[in-house]
Amino acid sequence: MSTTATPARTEARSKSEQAYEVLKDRITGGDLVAGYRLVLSSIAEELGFSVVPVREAIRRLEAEGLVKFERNVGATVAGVDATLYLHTMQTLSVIEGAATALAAPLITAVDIDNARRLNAELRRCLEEFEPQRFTRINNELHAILYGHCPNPHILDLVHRGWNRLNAMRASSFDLVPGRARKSVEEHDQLIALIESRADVHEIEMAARAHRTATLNAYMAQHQQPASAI
Amino acid sequence: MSTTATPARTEARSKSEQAYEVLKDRITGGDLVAGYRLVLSSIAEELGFSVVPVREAIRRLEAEGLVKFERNVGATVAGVDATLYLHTMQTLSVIEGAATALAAPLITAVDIDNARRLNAELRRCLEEFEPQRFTRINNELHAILYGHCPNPHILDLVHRGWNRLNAMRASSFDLVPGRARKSVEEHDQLIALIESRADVHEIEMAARAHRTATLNAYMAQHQQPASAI
DNA sequence: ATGTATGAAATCGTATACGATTCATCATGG
DNA sequence: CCATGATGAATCGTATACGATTTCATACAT
Repeated sequence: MSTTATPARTEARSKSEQAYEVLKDRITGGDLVAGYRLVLSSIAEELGFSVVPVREAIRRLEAEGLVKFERNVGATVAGVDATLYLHTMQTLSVIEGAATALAAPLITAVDIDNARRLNAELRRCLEEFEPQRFTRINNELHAILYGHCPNPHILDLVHRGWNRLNAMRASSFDLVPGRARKSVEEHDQLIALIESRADVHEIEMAARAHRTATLNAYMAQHQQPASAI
Repeated sequence: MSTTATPARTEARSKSEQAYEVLKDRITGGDLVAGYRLVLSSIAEELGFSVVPVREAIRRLEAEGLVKFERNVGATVAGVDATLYLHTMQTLSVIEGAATALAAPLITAVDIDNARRLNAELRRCLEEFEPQRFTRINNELHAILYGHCPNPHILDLVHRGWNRLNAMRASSFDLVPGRARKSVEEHDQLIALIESRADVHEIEMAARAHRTATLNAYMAQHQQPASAI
């Protein structure tokens, strides 16, 4: 109710947050190409806000690395070169590995079930070639695996990492040929590992390797050396 | 030149940044106790700025977790309970471990020398009981060890972690009795490991364990179970 | 023709002003 | 005596206005 109606009523979310959401969606949605220049006044006018909340929104996006901000010059959508992609993936491999390991002992049978179901969905997406859907389901699957991580900081970092990654995927870092199928197999192994209450360290390394493998596949395709960790 | 003179000349740093620095220093310096209420108008008046840059500074501090911000209510210096300390240490153990491992292959003989020198300093601080100085030198030592990490994201996260940690130390999470001495010994081992170009994974685990050990010492003293990773 | 200086336009940075929200206080009725 | 509602102060949220800085185009000198 009253999602956009009754302007008199407070919108619950401040305009800063609204602006933040809108811009974030546009960037992660791929509507704004990398390097696109974000002009405060233009955005403010378009949204019907003043520049102040827009400014704050942009600073938040800067803190998350989605836009690059230069003093007295302006903000541009963060360009994603191969290096940035590498760094983001590498960071996420570490963080998500830790998160998954910390979450593993707290996972429930229901979670395992759901994870398996989603992985089956992924297989279907493969066969019917639905990359968009694949990405979405993939997100959900991993969210289940690391979701119980009891450390909110780490959880937050994982979310930020995924955000950035999604923003990049949109700008065409999408797929490496055979990777998706292999990825699904690794999911099976990872799930089995978690279900069997394996050593947390082993789980951490498996989760990390899962992401590193995607990274390596990408790097291999673009013929660059990948520093191992 | 003209660091504070010539008001016509631009101060190089914007007022937002200045406000950010001042507040951050006060919090990490322990001048502002946890729970202290940060009122925009008061701070603005004190610094001679308007509220707008102060507001932005506080939002930045919020993003780093140093202050808690509640809409239409205000900001307070983030309270540090044992749980928060645990989570921060745990996060940092993961991140700093990875950073140190990634930096290890790029370290130079000079770095190793400096690290050893600083560790000797730490020993001296121990004997003459200078906890303040110990903390500072300890920061420097670790900064050398992870400094060459080629992944700027990870490096950034390490810095944020140290910041938060310093802020907490100030509010008396300082010392666990025998821990400092053991810590110095672990530094020796870690440095030796890095010097010998050991396996990066081994280095990562050593660096992580080094921090986890401090955490465990703290938890043991405060009789709480520490979930292992 | 090219490099440099000058000016104007675009954009950000901050101050001030006012509206909106929250919270505490106090009066009033049960 | 306690619960409840109204009133006011304190504070945040945002709009508007203006100054500061950067950038780009243009004209001039070499």
